[in-house]
Amino acid sequence: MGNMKDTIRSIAIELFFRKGYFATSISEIAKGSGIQKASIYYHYKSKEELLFSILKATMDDLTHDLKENLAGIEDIESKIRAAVHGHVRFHLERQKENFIANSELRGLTAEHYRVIVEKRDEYEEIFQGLIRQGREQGVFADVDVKILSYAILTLCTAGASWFNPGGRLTVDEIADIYENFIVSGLKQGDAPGMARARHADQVLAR
Amino acid sequence: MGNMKDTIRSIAIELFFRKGYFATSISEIAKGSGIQKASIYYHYKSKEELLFSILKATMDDLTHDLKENLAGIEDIESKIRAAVHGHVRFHLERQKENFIANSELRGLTAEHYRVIVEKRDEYEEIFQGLIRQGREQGVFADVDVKILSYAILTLCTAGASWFNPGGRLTVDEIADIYENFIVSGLKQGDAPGMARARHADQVLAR
DNA sequence: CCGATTTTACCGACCGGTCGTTAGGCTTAT
DNA sequence: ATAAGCCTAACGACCGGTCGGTAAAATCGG
Repeated sequence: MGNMKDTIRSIAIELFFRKGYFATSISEIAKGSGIQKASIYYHYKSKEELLFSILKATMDDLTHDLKENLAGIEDIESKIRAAVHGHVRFHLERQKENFIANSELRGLTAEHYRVIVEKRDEYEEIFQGLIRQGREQGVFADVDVKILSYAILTLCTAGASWFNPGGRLTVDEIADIYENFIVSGLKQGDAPGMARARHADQVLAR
Repeated sequence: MGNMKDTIRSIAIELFFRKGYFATSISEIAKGSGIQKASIYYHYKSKEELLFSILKATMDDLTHDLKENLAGIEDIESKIRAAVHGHVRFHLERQKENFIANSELRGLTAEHYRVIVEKRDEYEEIFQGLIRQGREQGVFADVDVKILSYAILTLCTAGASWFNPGGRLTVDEIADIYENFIVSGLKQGDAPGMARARHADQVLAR
């Protein structure tokens, strides 16, 4: 913790995670950092800029990691598995930043919001491309790419809100569970079996 | 909109959804309701109580719906399908309230927070019971009940954050997609195929 | 190497504004 | 007359942000 700018940053991450962006005051961040609140403004020009710098770095690292994880992998199922595994890993290992990134976008100015959403879209498109490819190659069933990519990303991301480091399962074990769950979901066909038809009747009869 | 208490409530839901609880002021809610902000306090004794009443009603309705949806269904796969379908439906149809229920728990006092979390836990346990039953009956694979129940619930819930009423797909179409995705995920075995093993090697080699 | 100057990193005091909430009074329908 | 339903006015607390200033460190000219 040599430099104060990083200290402020990590205290802010901790507080934004625990109490939320709007419920966290500059003076709390200052108190946690061991300085006066005016001194925060030497390092960051506003509270919103502090939030933005956290979100921006998180999104950049996320996309960078994904590209790195995919490099050198050939077949599409392995690619999807690598992408999912890495996504889960990243979100569990950097739990707090990711939680903030998924819940505090409303704290951003219009321009900063646009920047973050662009980065998120870029990331999502890589994912959607993988699913589309898998579908075209016949590895995955004829699934709805958009809906399922949202589903998969949210699914993995959600880990960040309940994951307990040092709990029953390790990061890689959880990532494995998700990986299998998702791949088998992608491989399924759309043929509704008996059970499903029976259920539909029951629901419609209400 | 005969009565003012309900008007205030629905305006609050709209604003909490669009701007967040902390970023919404009492005077905005008052302005939207066409009264002065002091008049809000004739109907609700505090801003937090207004939030709590929204969340409480939402959770109560959710659990009530689930029990109703499960009544009379016998086999476990149909039960899970009904539960998932109903969960998605509820979250898409009452999108705003559910979004608030999933993002603004931090605005509650300690006691109110406890009440809502208890209701959520009760709901989750019904879901986990269904998965456990399906596993014991051999209908589902030997999956991790806790992790997958969290996964399933978050997955369906997430719809509330991106769903666009009047968009490409109807509520029931989306619910069907999720239903199939989840059931096939639950039925999968844990045997890693070739692709998965190959991928694991690549990741571990880094 | 030394003195002068600039830059870095911080502080205490304060500002304008907004917030949730309360007190008390005025209508209107019963 | 009574109470419901709403109003105006004001409160104290706190917020993000700015100001002028300061001590120490770094930089630079001779």
